[in-house]
Amino acid sequence: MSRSDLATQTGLNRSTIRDLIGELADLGLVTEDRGTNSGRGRPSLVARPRPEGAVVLAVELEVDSMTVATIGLGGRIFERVRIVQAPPRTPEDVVSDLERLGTPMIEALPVDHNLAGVGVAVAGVVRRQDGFVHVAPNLGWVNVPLGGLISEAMKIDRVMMANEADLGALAEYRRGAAIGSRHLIYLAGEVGVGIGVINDGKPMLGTAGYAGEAGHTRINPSGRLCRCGATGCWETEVGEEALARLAGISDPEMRADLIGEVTRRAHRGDADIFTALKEIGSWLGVGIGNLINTFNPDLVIIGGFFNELYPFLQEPMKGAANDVSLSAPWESCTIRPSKLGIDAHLIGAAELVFAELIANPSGSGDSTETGAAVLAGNSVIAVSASA
Amino acid sequence: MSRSDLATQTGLNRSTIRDLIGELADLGLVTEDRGTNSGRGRPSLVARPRPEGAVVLAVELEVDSMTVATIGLGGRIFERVRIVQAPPRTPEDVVSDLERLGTPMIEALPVDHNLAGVGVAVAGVVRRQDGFVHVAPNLGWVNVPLGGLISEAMKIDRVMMANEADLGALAEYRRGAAIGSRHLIYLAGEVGVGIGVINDGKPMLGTAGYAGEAGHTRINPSGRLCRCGATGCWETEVGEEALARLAGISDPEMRADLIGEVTRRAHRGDADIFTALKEIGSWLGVGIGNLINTFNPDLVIIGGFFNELYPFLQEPMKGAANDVSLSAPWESCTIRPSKLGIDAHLIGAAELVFAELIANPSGSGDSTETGAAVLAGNSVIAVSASA
DNA sequence: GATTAATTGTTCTGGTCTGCAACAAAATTG
DNA sequence: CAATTTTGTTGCAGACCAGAACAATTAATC
Repeated sequence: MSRSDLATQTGLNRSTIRDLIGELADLGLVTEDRGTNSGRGRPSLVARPRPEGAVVLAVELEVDSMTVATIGLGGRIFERVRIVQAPPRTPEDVVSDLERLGTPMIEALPVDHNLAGVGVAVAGVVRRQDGFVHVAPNLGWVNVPLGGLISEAMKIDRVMMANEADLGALAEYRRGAAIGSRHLIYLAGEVGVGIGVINDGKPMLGTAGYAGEAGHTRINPSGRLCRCGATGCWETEVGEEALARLAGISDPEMRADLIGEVTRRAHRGDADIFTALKEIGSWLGVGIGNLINTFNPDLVIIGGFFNELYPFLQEPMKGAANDVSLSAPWESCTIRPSKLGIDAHLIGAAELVFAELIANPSGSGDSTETGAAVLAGNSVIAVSASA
Repeated sequence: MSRSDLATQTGLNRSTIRDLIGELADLGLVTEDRGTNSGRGRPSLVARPRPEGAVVLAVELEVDSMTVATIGLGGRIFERVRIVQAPPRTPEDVVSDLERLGTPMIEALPVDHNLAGVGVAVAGVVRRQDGFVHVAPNLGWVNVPLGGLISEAMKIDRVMMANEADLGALAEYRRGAAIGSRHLIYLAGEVGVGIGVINDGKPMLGTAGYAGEAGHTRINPSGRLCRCGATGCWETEVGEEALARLAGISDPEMRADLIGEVTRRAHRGDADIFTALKEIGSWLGVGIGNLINTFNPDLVIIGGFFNELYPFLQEPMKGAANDVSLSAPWESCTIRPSKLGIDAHLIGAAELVFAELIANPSGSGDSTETGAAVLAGNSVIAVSASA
């Protein structure tokens, strides 16, 4: 939460801040009230994001499930629904499911809400602005204009999309465990493993958006064959399949709830599970140590199923990461579990749309509005929302 | 070389460009002449950097040698001298050597020159602005205020310093094989191995400047003990020591000119050398493939001694990199040898000072001058100099 | 309780940066 | 030589933002 003066610590002048906040207030994106104030002097106004001011229909697409939520500015989740569907699913399946789930959720929003758009998190390589899916290996999709399909079906103009790891990083950076950090790595682990990197406060996407495919760095030349065709990839050592194999869980029913089953066994004190988790954690740490050496982040956020198993993975992971990384980068880095947990990717998808909205608040390209972009760039919105 | 209109392709207006170029011309940093012009219409003025307008005393500090050069704006090398000194060398040794070599070089410059400062390339972790050396493992230095010592001894205010790999990246980006690229990795290999990364046109330094220590990523868990204390680091597989070991070169004299000796043997067709180089190249490729997956660069520049041996390393390196990297990032990436070769780090050291100079052309913090900063940010200087 | 000090919102002014449009200059084309 | 094309030059206007002065509102002090 930020009184307008603390907002001045963006380096901008009080008078400038006033204009910008006023502009955003006119658009219904923020509200100002007198906060509970202590200390002398005229009490400052506190600007808070108005969740109804901008709502995003956020979608997370996973191999065998889809999660849909309505998320308001500031990270407020109005409603969330998850459905499980057996793969393979076509783009048409996804669009019709989204229409079926999303429409009533939008109708259930407060009457004075303002729908900002749709944000989608996908494990794959996508074009952000319009949601063109280049490759989504887990879904078996190639070159699918999913954004266009959604936009057409739901009659919503702004449909944006990004890689789930990048969105996890964005979400934790704006609303989660990484607020205040400027150089962070978010580790997303489900079936595959990927990272989202924020470098100097900005997402690192690479030349074509493929950056962060760290799951396929070769970490163990004498390792197993990866589904990517290479040998010894990080994700073959630490991904869900490695966990299932090491834990000896092959029964399809148990496999369907792998993390739950592993957690239960671990809580029972199953020795084999601890061995398996130690192995996973240790390889996890090697990869993280490599990343710490390479990126020198101040923060590594552990997301995905690694987050759910964090208490069991923590020790071997940190041990191995410490072994691998040089002392200087290691000492300037903290490893911390995700704060947003399973909502991270959804919240990131919403933030993606919010960022676009705030960069261009009133329709298209009024240069009058660039002040608000500055404001967003300096993350006053995020700051003011962090309370 | 850029006529002012082509400079407009920085997105700025002709009138704006005019002002900025004029400002830089007043400062003596650029000259304008009518270039040889074809095509109809009024002939455009061509802005070229004026080398004498800003000269940097560039220094490269290596384990057993020091190179000093005077480099003018635009990358012109006026003079270059390299001396070989047996380690260990103290900061005082370095400063007195620099004074001895640098002073006559500065005196030999054109009378109308303008000395912009000193730029130093070091294998280690340093603070850029003032050249404080946190750690320089190869020199055995810890917490040495080298910048201050140089500044004091030579009576030069602006002394800047950076990691040699970061400077190699900067140099190739501005004046070498990476002009036009926005996401590149420069691989520096001597005794140690490090990378310099430019992400979206800006250097990636990490939270404390340690980013790029890729030489100490664990790439082979069953590998050898590294001098960093860990096992299986990339640089134990591909660094100079690995080369000497694999090539069976232990004789101290031959070892002193390792690269020359290896090159001679390779040209003789020595089969053992080819085996060694294939091994090095292959491990080199694994590491590069990992980096391509992680960063999705559009360019990887091979520098250091890998550049000198590039013809022999190229094939196994590219083969392994292709094996390791996913098809999408691999296909959007080119691997190319350094263009600046042994001058890369020196030119980078000069560019470091130029960048500071252009960001703040006339002394300290006249906001009137921020236009020139924009110009530099858009690398018009670099563009205009690329001819 | 009145005064003083401190802090912040508000308003106005002015400066800087930069794009736009109109015009002038200098080349090529026919 | 006229028409066309391209580019340099100039003046103007608008956006952005800082600074100063003032008003508002609270806490501290006597």
